[in-house]
Amino acid sequence: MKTSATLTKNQSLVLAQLQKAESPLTAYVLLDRLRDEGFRAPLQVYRALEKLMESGIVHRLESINAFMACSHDAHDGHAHGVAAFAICETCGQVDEFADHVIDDRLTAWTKTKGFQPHKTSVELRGTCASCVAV
Amino acid sequence: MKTSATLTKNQSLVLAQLQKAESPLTAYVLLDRLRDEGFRAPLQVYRALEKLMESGIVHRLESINAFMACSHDAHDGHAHGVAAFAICETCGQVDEFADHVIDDRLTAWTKTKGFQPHKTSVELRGTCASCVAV
DNA sequence: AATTAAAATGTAATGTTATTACATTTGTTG
DNA sequence: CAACAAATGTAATAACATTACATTTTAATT
Repeated sequence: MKTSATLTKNQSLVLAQLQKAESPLTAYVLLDRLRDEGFRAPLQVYRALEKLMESGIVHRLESINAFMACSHDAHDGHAHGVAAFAICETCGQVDEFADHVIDDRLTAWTKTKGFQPHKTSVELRGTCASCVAV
Repeated sequence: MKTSATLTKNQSLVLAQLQKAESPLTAYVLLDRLRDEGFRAPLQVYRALEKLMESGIVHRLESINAFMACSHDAHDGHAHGVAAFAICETCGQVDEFADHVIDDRLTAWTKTKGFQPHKTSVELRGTCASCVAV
């Protein structure tokens, strides 16, 4: 995990948007929301996201092509294990959690198989408790 | 899990391509490979894939936007638990496996939280043993 | 302060993945 | 065979992401 350096202007702008959003945002929604800040092209968003993800400050949700700020405290350098995401398809909210047992099982599998993981994703799409109730 | 019905022509064609492929294929690669069979538009591929995925015969790899035939035996109706995929970014090969402990942990989490999962994905991207060796 | 190398940024164009809309055909059931 | 449901064909467009290239900013060094 790369230790967090100071963020550049574009990175800060993108992160701020993600942090104040209630749900993950797509790159193009981020672009729209940053027009007033001078953003003009997708690449400005994608480049910022890339750096933020390297630092572990931002997660990409593969199954919905969207991005969200890491919900864990910053003091640990975002150095938790594999993050799992429960994505509500109704309200869009995401619950980020870490399960060390899952982590251990995946690590055991990779060790056994000699597979060197580079990026791991665990994503549940479904309906959250609040939305089930409605 | 829906029990497998007879496949339509397009579904059979798409499945056949996936089964003889060594790696997952994107929808557009499938389209190209099925031109000779009369395929003309992406939708023909996407519609077939949708049905095949409903039956659990085909998996979608979220992290690489590609599709592969389920590597498990057909006799169980593809009714295993959550499938995990180890995707080699070098050679493209994918190892599909099921880990009931991971399954149990995810189920426990969803029960506790009242989250109703609809689709779950566990994907590892990295380098497989053969490619690490090279 | 000037030099310079690395990082970040701006912009346009293009590539890739997926869906909407609508017309037609095929298959199944009463 | 009538009527409905499922599957198919086709075109257009939407949504997501990258390549290429020019320019500016930043930070380190002299």
